[in-house]
Amino acid sequence: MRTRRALTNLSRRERQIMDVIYREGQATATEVLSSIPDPPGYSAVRAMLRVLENKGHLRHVPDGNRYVYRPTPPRDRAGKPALENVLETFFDGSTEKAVAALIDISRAELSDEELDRLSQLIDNARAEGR
Amino acid sequence: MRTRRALTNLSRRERQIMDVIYREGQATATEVLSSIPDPPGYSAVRAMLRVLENKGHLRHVPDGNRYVYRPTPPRDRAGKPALENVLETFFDGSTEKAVAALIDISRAELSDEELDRLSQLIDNARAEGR
DNA sequence: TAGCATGTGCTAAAAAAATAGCAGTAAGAT
DNA sequence: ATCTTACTGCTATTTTTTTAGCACATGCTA
Repeated sequence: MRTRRALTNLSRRERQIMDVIYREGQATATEVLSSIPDPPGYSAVRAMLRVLENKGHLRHVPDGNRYVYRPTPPRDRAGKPALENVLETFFDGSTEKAVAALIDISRAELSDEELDRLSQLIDNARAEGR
Repeated sequence: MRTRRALTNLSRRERQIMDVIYREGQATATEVLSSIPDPPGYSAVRAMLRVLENKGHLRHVPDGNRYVYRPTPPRDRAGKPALENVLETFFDGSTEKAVAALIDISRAELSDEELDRLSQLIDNARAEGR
């Protein structure tokens, strides 16, 4: 059956909802509602959660009397393709450009420790590369 | 009067089209058509290009007898928010996690020179940080 | 000139997405 | 027991998206 390019195939609201759920890890209908910019009604959100579940993007677990939704493809599996897409679309597929932008985005908050760890990552890649 | 969260507010097709145009830098209707997965008809594409232009996301320039479309917010201005969104949504806002994923994605293609430049980027950030 | 290929603008229609609102269930408070 | 609150399931309707197709323009070729 389905599941083509999961990410690129979602409608606007569906994408917004998936984003919220990935961001939070999990969420109830009410939580989703309150995290959506320019939000629709409550039942609209519920309806779409159901749709997303039917399409296989979400699953829910009852928690007390409400449902808690989680993404079906776990965060790390979904994150890489998303990142890859941005990389290709906006950065020519250049890791260097993308890393530069990342550093630029978070420059202010980067501690020395974090910078050290970043250097470490690169050194590791170098080591493995040969 | 408009332009709220440009990126998050596009419909599915609109987003696909914007992606293509950012990826290529510019494109004609025909080019867009041929780069869209699971593509619609030609006139559908043209119609949407017109819509996107009305919304202010694109502009066109005549080239011979056809139109070449370019994004209104230039690539670098659009790329950062897109990256930021992925960062928040899938990587907890952690630069480190995101960089790790980036390296992982392109590990195979990373030359020694590129790795050097990456190290350089980080050293620069360190230098500026103090 | 006539015919064809390749464009565009526009409008009407089909299809998909988004939403509202009713009906029902469960639990706690009165 | 009844009321209230906080949910869910579902269907019908509205709105937006997506699409096809006609009409017109331009340039090239026979």
